[in-house]
Amino acid sequence: MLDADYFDRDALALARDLIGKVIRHRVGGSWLAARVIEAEAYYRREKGSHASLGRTPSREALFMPPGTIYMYYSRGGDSLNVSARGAGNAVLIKSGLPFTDRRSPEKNVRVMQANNPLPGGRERPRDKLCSGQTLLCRSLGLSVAQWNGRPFDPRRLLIEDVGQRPDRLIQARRLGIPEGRDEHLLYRFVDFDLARYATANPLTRRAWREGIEYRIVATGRSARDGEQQK
DNA sequence: CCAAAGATGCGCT
DNA sequence: GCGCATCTTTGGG
Repeated sequence: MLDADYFDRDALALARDLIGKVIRHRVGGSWLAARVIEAEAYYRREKGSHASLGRTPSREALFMPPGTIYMYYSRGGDSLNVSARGAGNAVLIKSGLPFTDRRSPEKNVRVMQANNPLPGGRERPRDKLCSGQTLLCRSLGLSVAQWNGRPFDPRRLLIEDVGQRPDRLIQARRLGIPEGRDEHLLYRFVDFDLARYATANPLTRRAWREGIEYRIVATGRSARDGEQQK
């Protein structure tokens, strides 16, 4: 499991590095799991972040040590974040894909489907179970009440490196940031090959121009993150 | 009160 | 597959 030292790094670098990692949550003896395919960085110093709105009890987790879970409720669902280096900085987990292995067998996906049915009560398609920040939390059974302000716990909730690495990433604007709130910052990362399962794919949005609203970055040696136009 | 780091269904192409 | 209206429910001004 990734420990507090792992999370003690710059939020943008952390958001990028989390793509491909696996979140596991144990619910009644079953480890529900999802591979992260999309994440966003938020800094206290910019206006898109919750931390920039001020330090309140419900946002306290953002100011706690790196690796602290920050969950909040908005628009009908809970969202999962992890604090990063620097008080008020964090990464939002935006979407994932159900992940299976020996520890999280296929039958656990059916638990996730039971957790997160379509509004009509029918089964949600497997690949859409975690295609959104609140959908991911619902499928994995993660709630504000249970996890906000707490650290990861190897017995119940953890993030793990299973050796999966994206070949390429889309680095794009964050979603849902109103105009004037630093919406131009390219603080969102999506696994290029799995982008069709993410929240919204800039490659399918014709109004999004490469080099402005998004860019393609190779992982590995040439993957210079971070600084882009202000 | 109401905006908020969303999700969905519907009508159109 | 897209854009847009409409539903969501709570924390905080």
